[in-house]
Amino acid sequence: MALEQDSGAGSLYRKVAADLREAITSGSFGDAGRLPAEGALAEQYGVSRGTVRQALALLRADGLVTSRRGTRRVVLGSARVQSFSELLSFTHWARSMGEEPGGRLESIVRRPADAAEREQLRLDPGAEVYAMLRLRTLSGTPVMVERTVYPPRVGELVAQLPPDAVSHTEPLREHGILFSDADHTIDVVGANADDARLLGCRRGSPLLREKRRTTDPTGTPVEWSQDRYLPGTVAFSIHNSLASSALSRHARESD
Amino acid sequence: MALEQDSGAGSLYRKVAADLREAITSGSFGDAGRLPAEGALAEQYGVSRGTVRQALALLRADGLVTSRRGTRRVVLGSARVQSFSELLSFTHWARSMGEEPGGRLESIVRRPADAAEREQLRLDPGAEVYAMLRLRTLSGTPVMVERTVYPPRVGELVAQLPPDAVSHTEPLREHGILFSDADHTIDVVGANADDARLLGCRRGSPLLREKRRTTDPTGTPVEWSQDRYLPGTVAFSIHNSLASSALSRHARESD
DNA sequence: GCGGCCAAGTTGGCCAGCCAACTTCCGTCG
DNA sequence: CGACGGAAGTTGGCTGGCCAACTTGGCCGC
Repeated sequence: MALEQDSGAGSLYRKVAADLREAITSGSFGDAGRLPAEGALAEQYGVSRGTVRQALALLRADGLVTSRRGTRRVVLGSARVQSFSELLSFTHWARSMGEEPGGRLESIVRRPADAAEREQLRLDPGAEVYAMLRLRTLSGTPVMVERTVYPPRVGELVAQLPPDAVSHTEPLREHGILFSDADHTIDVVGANADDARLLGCRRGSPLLREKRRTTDPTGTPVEWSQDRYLPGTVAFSIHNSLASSALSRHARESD
Repeated sequence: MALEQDSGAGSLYRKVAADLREAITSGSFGDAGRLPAEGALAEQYGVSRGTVRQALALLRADGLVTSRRGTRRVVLGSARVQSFSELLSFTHWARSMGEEPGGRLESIVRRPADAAEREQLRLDPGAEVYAMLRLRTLSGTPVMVERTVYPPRVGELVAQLPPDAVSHTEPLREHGILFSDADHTIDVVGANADDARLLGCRRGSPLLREKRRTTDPTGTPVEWSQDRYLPGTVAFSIHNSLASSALSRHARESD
């Protein structure tokens, strides 16, 4: 079995993981859902067993395979999204569903940060931030109101983007703003006047809210965002195990 | 530096991780939040660098430390809950907040499984299930309606529990029912008549819904549950990174 | 003083091997 | 025919080592 040269992201174990993920979702391993032994995989791929185990740990975290000492690993689910990038990027998520993402910038202003924003973004007193308000659409219909606060370093770049730019995370990545970690909080909140106007719902009607703080690899916050979704447009999905967890966002299924 | 003999869960790297987690949250490493080098930690604990790296991977997944090639690891946050057990067990979660969990069993019946239940629990046509309806309280006030469907093997055990049993997961664990993986879906739903009656809200008022399917280490489903929370009582919190993710549930903060 | 270059330090990644714990299966014995 | 026991297979865990990629800071030259 040969490795695709473009699969994975450089490191060997990621390539092996990507290849196994592909093999699993395409329905190989018809052997009652049993994976080959780690040693066998190592030989097939021409790598050490440790590398195979690194790859399998990724699949394990995504809930694709089980792992129990003494038995071969068992294939569980089959399809799970690339959780991290899809979770952060509305654009990426929408496209993976075959929907056409859109965005309408309502406003972006530079202003002094309030106490909560300073704490979230770890800014010094007196620091300023860029505050953005944006309506996001799927194939033309409004589904979400996004309120994002950026530290100046990032906000300056965002403010220079064209108002009709669909994706913000992609140009930011090209400017060296890397997203590495995110903390999310999900709850319900009533629509305020702005939400109601933009989303076309009544004031006070329930919205699914996701609050998110994202940091770069050094732990420096790069954005603090509050997204409010119309009910029925989105659901958040999490797989977690004794080992680790993976979060994803997907279209709400029909109950 | 010596390892606590009771910290961790058997394996060496878990002990190291537990010890480091303790050291981080207690505020050691005052050195501008810099962790010692992996090699130094390996020497301190008397283990190999690979074991230290396994331990640090756990902390990395929880968002406690960064990791960037070329630089020492940086301490990020300080406190994050033990996500898996707290997420699954209402009882465990409530107690960790200092609240007194309660449960009132409304009904538990054995009946034929419908198509959706058979698929979720991977049961054969004609199989039966145990369907449970339970109201859960925090310090006496109703906060959540729990609807759980068990396969017969598990349901028989649940049905024998006393109606006022606070925790179900703990006695199940003692009977050899192990929880290893869970898939969660979070969205908003309107209260139906039962929800409204039990929670004391109006019909149609929004509830935060968590659907959950839990499996044991072999991948066999052991429960399928639908929990509906009153708004404002709970929020779901997730940390995810390029490597992996950790989900937790917590009391909703004051906006 | 400033800029560039180089070396040391650090993490990412990979390998080969070893043993323990556990599961499964088969053959044997009662 | 069933129960028991042991061997083989498999994953969990740990070691020690090696090199590459990257960051940082200091030294040197200009």
